[in-house]
This record gives sequence, structure tokens and C-alpha cells, in this order.
Amino acid sequence: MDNLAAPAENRPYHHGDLRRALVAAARRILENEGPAALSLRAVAREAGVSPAAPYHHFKDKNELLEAVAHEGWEALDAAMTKARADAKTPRERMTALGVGYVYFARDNPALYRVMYDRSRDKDALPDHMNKSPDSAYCQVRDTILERTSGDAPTDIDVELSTIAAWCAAHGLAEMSGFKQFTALKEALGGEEAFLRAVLEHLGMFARVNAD
Amino acid sequence: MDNLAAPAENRPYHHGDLRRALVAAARRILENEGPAALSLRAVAREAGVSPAAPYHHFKDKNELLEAVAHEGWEALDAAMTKARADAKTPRERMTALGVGYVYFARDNPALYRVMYDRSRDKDALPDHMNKSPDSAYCQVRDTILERTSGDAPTDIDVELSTIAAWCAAHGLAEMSGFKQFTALKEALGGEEAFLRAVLEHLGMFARVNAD
DNA sequence: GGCGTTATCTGAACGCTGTCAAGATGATCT
DNA sequence: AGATCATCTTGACAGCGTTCAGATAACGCC
Repeated sequence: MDNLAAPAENRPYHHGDLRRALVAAARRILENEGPAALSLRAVAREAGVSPAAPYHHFKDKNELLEAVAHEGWEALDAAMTKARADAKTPRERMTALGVGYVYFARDNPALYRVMYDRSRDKDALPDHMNKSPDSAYCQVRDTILERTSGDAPTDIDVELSTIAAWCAAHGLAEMSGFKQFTALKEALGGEEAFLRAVLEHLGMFARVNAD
Repeated sequence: MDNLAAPAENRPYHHGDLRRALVAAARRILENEGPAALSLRAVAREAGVSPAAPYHHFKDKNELLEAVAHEGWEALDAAMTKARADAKTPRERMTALGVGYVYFARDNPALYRVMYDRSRDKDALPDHMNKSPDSAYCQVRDTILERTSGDAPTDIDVELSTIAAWCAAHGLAEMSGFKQFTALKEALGGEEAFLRAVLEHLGMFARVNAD
């Protein structure tokens, strides 16, 4: 979340850790000026090196953006962990995951956009999603399992529930800021009430089994 | 869907209908070469005019893309109308809307991306969504109302249902092509079965009231 | 019909971009 | 100390969005 140190003045000829510095510079530009300003040359400028320097650490711009996206997914993993830790019951944890997901997207809009732009280009979520137990995906799956009672659900059921929840959260994350919804938000009592209402409506919290 | 005539050879100095031709050229490039190839200069080339010609019809590239997106939303309206017409019961209509929406995104991926990229920049869906009764949004709302029985739901309930369904469909549309889901798709019996399962799971068809 | 006005289109230019090849620099290893 | 090798810079290229002066022709008015 914060290897974002300012660019070093009086830098020696060899930077030392340019790769990390470039990713940090890219994230700084994303936060301060938005995705449109994120050119490879601007990143190099921000890091205080020449426009060609990044090519010694990344094959092309795309590869740099993938490193940025990777940090984004890790930050999302952390946000999900935190959201889950703050809630007491399984049901509350599920709610917290959904709301936390949307808040993450709202608070890091440019980063979130880079993350999904890369994913759409590859037609896949990052690989670690399926594997690392701390990944956001696995945390959603585990939280769904926590809430399961009675007969053990099939793997297919669990995966379906996880994917459905993820689609709902992503759709809401991309659209919850749209102006069309401001009236409804107020009618429901604010941003968070709106998010909870939509997520509840989508059955995110009432599936697989009971409470 | 098809004002996409080939570029006119031996064109006179004044084109006659360059504005329409430019939008058509842009859609042709989107379909054939994808969103990355959609430069203003490429559109002008495709239309057979100089790089500066578009500026007499559009303020900038963004305005051209908005015209393209506008045609995209109209095409989506038409797809929703068709999906609804092909189904008999209200419940089937709702299913058909969801599946049809995702298919539209799958069949016009570049166009769909332009549509939502513009929307995110404006933080709003197109204006006509709220107004024109043929708009995709109003068709979803009306189909939800069709299925309502018993006490009349409040406006808030209806709007919430509509938005929730839209978020679910959009999320699924953006992610259904991801490689992570291929195994589940096969396990469920193919693409459409997968889409139906996720949409059903999201309660898209079981809310507001009964059948 | 002829003429001026105006919309439309071209050509050339500017600064920006991503990328690459050739050369400068300096850390590391022997 | 000297050679090697990764790292960084300089300079270049094509392509981009955009602007501006000038060419072209359609249109309205006499």
C-alpha cells in the first residue's frame, strides 16, 4: 500500500531499485492524475530517469502495468482480510466483504481500472486468485463455506456462489458511482445502505444454505 | 446495426455525410481490429479523408467515441427488445434479458467496452436510459414489474431491483469470458447453462414478488 | 447567371507517445 | 587492475491527437 517514496534527487547513475521505484511512481501518478496521465514517459520522469530506462526492467508498458495491477490485487486481498476481521458473524463477514470490495474500488478507482483492464486483456483474473488462501477470491469462497450449514454443498455449488458474489460485487463497484443512482441512495439512507440493499437483493447473503 | 458501408472511392471533395461515415468507420475498426486500433487517424483513413477532417464534425476524439457508444446503446436496446419478444412468460422474459445482455457484450466486446468506458468517464449511464421506454433500462424495469403480483411494490423497490439486476448482468458480462470459469461452465453444461445458473443464483428472477 | 459567404476538407506542423539501437557508466568478479 | 555485464542515457523513428492556414465547392442572394 505504501512503497510510494518520493523520487530521489541526486540519484547516482545506477538507481539501485528502479523496478520498485517505477511501480511506485506509476501508482503515484494514478492517484494524483488519473489513468489518462499514466504514460511510460511520465512514469520515467516521475522516477527521475530517462524514457528508455524502464525497458531494462519491463519488456514494455504493458508489463509495467501488470506489475501495478499485481500490487492492486494484493491491496485488495488485504482489504478483504481487514473487512473480514472487523466482522463477527459469518453473515456480517459476507456483508463486510461485499461492501469492502466496493469501497476498495471507490477509494482506488484508477488502480481498480488498471487491474480489470489487464484482466480483460488476458481474459482472466490473476493466477494467484485460485491458489493463495489469502487471495480475495479464496476469502470470499471461505466465507461462503463458513455460512454453510446442513449438508455439505458440492464444489460446483460453492464455486458458483463465489463467482456469482464476485460478479455482483464487481458490477456494483463499477456502477455504484453513477449519477443515476444518487436519488435512490438518498432514499435508502446513504451510500452504505444503498450498497447493502443491492447486495442483499442479489442474494449474496442468502444462498448455499442458511445462517 | 449496419450503416457500415465500405469507404467510397473517387470521393468528391465534399463527402456529403462524413459524420455518419466516420462513426461507421469507427465501428468497422472496432469489430475488425479491436479497441486498441481505434485511433482518430485510423478512422479518418478508413473513411478515406485527411486526419483533420473529423474535427469539422466532432469536437475531439472523445466526442466521436460518444457517438459510437450511443449507437452501441441503441443496439443494446434492440437486443433487449428482441430477447423479450422471443420469450413467453414474464419469468422467461427476465431470464432472456439477462442472457441476452451477456450475449450482446460477448458478441460486441469492443463496442461494449467503448460504451462503458465513456459511461465511467461521465460517471453515468446515457441519459435516454431513464426516459425512453424502449431503452434497455426501462425494459428491465418493466419486465420486473410484469412479474410482480400481490401488493404493488414501491418505486424504491422497483428501482432497486432494476439496478441490482443491471449490476449483476454487467458484472457477469465483464467476467463470464474469464478462463477461470471454463471448468465450471463445462460442469454445468455449457455457456448458457452457466449464465442462467449465475443469474438465477443472484436472485435476478425471484425478487420483488412471485411468479 | 454571377458573386460572396460559409461549410467542408487538405497539408503541414506541434508536442506528445511507445519503442529501439548505440554508446556511456559503473558495480561486480577474477 | 582489468574485464564483464547490468544498468542508464542519448538520439532517433513512427504514430498519435490536435491546430491552423489555405484550398475547394456548395449555397443563398443580387
